[in-house]
This record gives sequence, structure tokens and C-alpha cells, in this order.
Amino acid sequence: MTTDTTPLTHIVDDDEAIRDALSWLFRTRNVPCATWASAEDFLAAYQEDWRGCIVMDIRMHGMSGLDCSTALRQRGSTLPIIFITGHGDVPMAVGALKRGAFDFIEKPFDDNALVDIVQSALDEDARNQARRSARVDVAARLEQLTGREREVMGLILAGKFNKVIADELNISMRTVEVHRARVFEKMGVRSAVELAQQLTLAGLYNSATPSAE
Amino acid sequence: MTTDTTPLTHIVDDDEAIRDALSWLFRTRNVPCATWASAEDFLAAYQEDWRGCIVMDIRMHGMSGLDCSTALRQRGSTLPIIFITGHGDVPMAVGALKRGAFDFIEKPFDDNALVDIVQSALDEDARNQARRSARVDVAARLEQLTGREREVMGLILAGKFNKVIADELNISMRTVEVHRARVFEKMGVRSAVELAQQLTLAGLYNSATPSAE
DNA sequence: GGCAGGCTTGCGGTCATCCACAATAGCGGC
DNA sequence: GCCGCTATTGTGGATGACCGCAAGCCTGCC
Repeated sequence: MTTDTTPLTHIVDDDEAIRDALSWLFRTRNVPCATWASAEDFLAAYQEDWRGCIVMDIRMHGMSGLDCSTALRQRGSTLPIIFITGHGDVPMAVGALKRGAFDFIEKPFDDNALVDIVQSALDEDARNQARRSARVDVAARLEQLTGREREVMGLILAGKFNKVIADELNISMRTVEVHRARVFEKMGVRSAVELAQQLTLAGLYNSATPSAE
Repeated sequence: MTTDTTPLTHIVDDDEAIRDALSWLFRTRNVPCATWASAEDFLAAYQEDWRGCIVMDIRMHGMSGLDCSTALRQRGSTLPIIFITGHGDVPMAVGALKRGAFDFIEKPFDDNALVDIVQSALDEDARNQARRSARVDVAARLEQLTGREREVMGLILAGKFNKVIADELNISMRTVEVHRARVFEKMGVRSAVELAQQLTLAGLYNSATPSAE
């Protein structure tokens, strides 16, 4: 678990008046927040393990909000982004949402509505982080496996007996047993069932389960 | 597999001129389509196993497109819906997309762009159907299980030994073995590993896998 | 009352898994 | 050359999974 960061609502806007207004709004509602005067500033500071959400103007001097969101996604971020715009149109809103924005609202907006949206964005991020950390954890464990162990694991998940695995890899059953034990140990599970659940949940293993029938 | 229906693009609009125009457009592009003069007509005819997508005006006499989509979702439909509007605004578009609409475009629209959107909607539906049919299949198998069998299955997926299961249910090991065999048989798998994969993939089992550590 | 379906159990045997103990061998780095 | 890591194999035994055969009990339904 590398999560030591508190959820923060990041305000990204090149208009100081807006930053101050939003900042004040969130603080009075007990929503921790930080402000950034440009997309560039925010991107420069951004760390992978940040949690929370982003409230960002779509039109700014320099990098636009849309470009900023694209850059974030490329860096693997899943932080929910709420776009704010003064002169938005339908295609822009649709494009932003289809690219994964959390919401898209127009100025002037209702304070209460925005706070509600931010709250649900924070909730979504919390859910994402839970799934994500599970995936990262499993991925890290997979990294520790040696090549042979990975091979054996694949055959275990294909439901094959140690005997068959030994045959396919042209090694003895005993060796398979050793690899198998190491796989379980390194993956932190105590049975093939747990292994299957862990990998299937994390979506890190595409078993070619031969559907019966 | 109950899928015997061909993917159809359903045009729902109360303006006959639009219906004719869209219908002509799709036919000339080899996209099979059907037309409906109102949301009510469409809903009355709609069947669970329909595939394809929906191109619907958001503002119509009688039931609106948004209400129609809500009704469809309540009936379990996941058909991608593309909204078309003459006088849409940003909040309306955002609302529609956040409720699961596939796209939201304004009139006048570009023919080629619409056909492209419909194509990707059809693709998405095909993907959804694949996932869905797997889920439905597994759900049907789960239905066949008796209460006791479901209980035993839960404990198997929790990674417990037959001995422990027998203990917890206050029955003999032999009985557990019988149930276990029936579970595998009815679920169409040949091992606990396959069972775990199938259920985890279908998302129909929330294993309280005690994370090692 | 009889029949079907579900839940239960025992016996005995085969096959698979898991593990401790013990050992050989290649490879890259200090 | 020694060390650490990985891959390899063997023996033997404890434990668990799976199966065929056989059978008793209870409940709901015709």
C-alpha cells in the first residue's frame, strides 16, 4: 500500500478570482483542496499516488483543460475530472465526457450542486483506488515470479494436473510441485482457487478457459 | 444462447421526414434499421433479446427520449442509445451521457459522422452481448443448484477443505464430496479453479477472500 | 401408498496434492 | 573460486480430492 496521501480536490484555473471563490467554497464545506494557476503547473507537480479529484476550467491560457486531461490519462491517472466552462457547447461537453471526464458544468453554477458533484467524484476515486491497489499489488507479486514459475502458473490456471504439466514442460512432477509451491508462496495464496480468484479479479490473467460443452 | 436476432439500428423519431432520411442513410450504408414513430411504440415492441442500437430524438410528442431510455434501462436493456436533438443544451447532454447514453449529437449532423457513431455503438453492443450471455449462462446454472449445494460452493470458493466444510455444516465429509461433485457437474466445470474463474469473471460471486498478509 | 427429489452416510480404493529431507547443476557477480 | 539464484530430481509419507456401490430419511405431490 503506497497510499499515504489525503484526498484533495485540485482546483485548476488561470483566473485567480475563480480559484479563490472555489477554494473558499470547498474549505467552508470541509473539502480539502489545493489550487493551481495553470494546467502546466498542475502536471509538473502531479504524482501518481495523488487521490481526490480535479475541478478544472476547460479554457485556459496555455494548455487547455482537455489537453491536460489527456496528458493525465496518458500518465495512468484515473482522477475524476470535473470540467467547468464559461462558453461551452454540446460537442465539447460530449467529447469531454466520452473521454472519461467525470462531469461538465457551465458557469454560473450552483455552489451546492458543485459540492455534491465533487463529493461523488471523491467517492468514485475512493472506489477506483481500492480496485487499483488490488491490481497493483497482484502485479507486483507477478513480477517476483521467475519465468518457469509463470509458465507453471499458467498451466495450473488452465486446470491441468501436475502430472500433465510435467509432461508438457518435459520436467519431472517433483519439479512442478516445487514451482507450484513457490507460485503460491509468492502470490500470497494457499490454494489454486485463491490464485484464480485473485488473478481473475485483478483482470491480469486471460485464461483460455475451454467453456464446457 | 438465445441470440437469434440480427443487430438492428432502431430509429425513434416522431418526425416522419427525419425517419425517412435516417432510414435512407442507413440503408445506403448497409446498416439494417427499423423505424418507430414514438417512444411508446418502440417500448411496446421492444424485446429483451434485441441487439443493435438506438438513434432517438430526445424531444418528441408524448414520451421523451430521456424517459424512454430510463424505461429501457429499467427493463434491463443495455442497447447503446444515440440521442439526436435540435435544441439541446449542455446540461441535457451531460445528463444523458451520465445516465449511460452512448452519444449525443445535435442537428444538423454530418451523415458520415453519424454512421461512424452507429458503427461503434453496434460494436459496443456486440461486446456487451458477449459478456452478458456469459453472465446469463452462469446465472442459469446457479439457479439449478439446490440450497445445500450453494452453501457448499461458497465454502469451496472460500478455499476450505472438505473436512472443514463438513465441520461447519455439521455433516459428514462424504456428503460434502457428493455436493461438491454435483456443483461441478451442474456448473459445467471440472475443478474448483474453473469454478472460481467462471464465477469471478461473471461477477456473480463476491468472495470474501481473506487477503493473505 | 408410491414416487421423485433432495440430504444424508459409510466403505474402500485410486489419484493428486503438499511437504520435509537431501542433492546436483548452470550462471552471473564479487 | 565462492556465493546466491534458479532449475532440476528423488524418496517417502501424510493429507486431501474423487468415485463407485449401496442405502437410509424426509418432504411434497399424484
